[in-house]
Amino acid sequence: MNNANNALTEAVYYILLSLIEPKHGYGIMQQTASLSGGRLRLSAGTLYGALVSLQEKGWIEPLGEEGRKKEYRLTDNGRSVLIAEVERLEELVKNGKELLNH
Amino acid sequence: MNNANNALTEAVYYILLSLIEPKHGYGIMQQTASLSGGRLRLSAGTLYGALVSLQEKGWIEPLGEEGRKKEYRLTDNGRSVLIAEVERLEELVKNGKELLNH
DNA sequence: TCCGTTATATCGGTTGCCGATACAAATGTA
DNA sequence: TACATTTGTATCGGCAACCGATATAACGGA
Repeated sequence: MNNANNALTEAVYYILLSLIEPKHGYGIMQQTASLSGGRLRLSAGTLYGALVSLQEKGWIEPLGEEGRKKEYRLTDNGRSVLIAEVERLEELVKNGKELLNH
Repeated sequence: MNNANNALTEAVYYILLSLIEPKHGYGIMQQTASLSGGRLRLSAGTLYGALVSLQEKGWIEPLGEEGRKKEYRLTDNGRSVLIAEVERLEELVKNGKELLNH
């Protein structure tokens, strides 16, 4: 337990964003690369490890399997976390712009 | 070396922002708590560990000591990193807002 | 005098990302 | 048909970073 560090990692942030629309693991990789303009490419280790831990936290849930594909989607809980994260990021941007333009 | 993960941690981000104006370690703690509305309180372990690694990266530099206080300031290199980070954060916010409001 | 704040520093534990590796089905191409 | 690439999921070891706890000590106010 720490003081208040609710910060999501960039990987987790994009995984959660991707799962607003149900999607399977490989689809998350593709959407993340696309959303970030090719900048962020999730490694398999990051992605599949995160899918396990995010289920344990109750932020995403499995939807079933279609052939080889395992689909997941964001839970209501996960959506709340995402909304809070966007607010945190907006705080960072606001502070950054203020201090950089002295 | 990884694909393109230039993401700063929240702690490092606020430390760099604080050092736009020269400041000593404890002053960074105070400004960070203030800027984040009390949300983020850097632990001593995080702060002093980061001050060492940020010097090694050349993003901050020591200015000298005033009694017990050791002052640091952002380098030009550190400033560039900060500017890039604000741009990255803006991308995250933009994507988050777009996808959350489907 | 005593206590809270200021101030710097180290240590061990935990978490999380990464690259590498593995395996295999599906698709595209020569 | 044969081969290469893409799609798809999964595990492992290593490394970096944050955290809380702990240590030490000067300073200021009640």
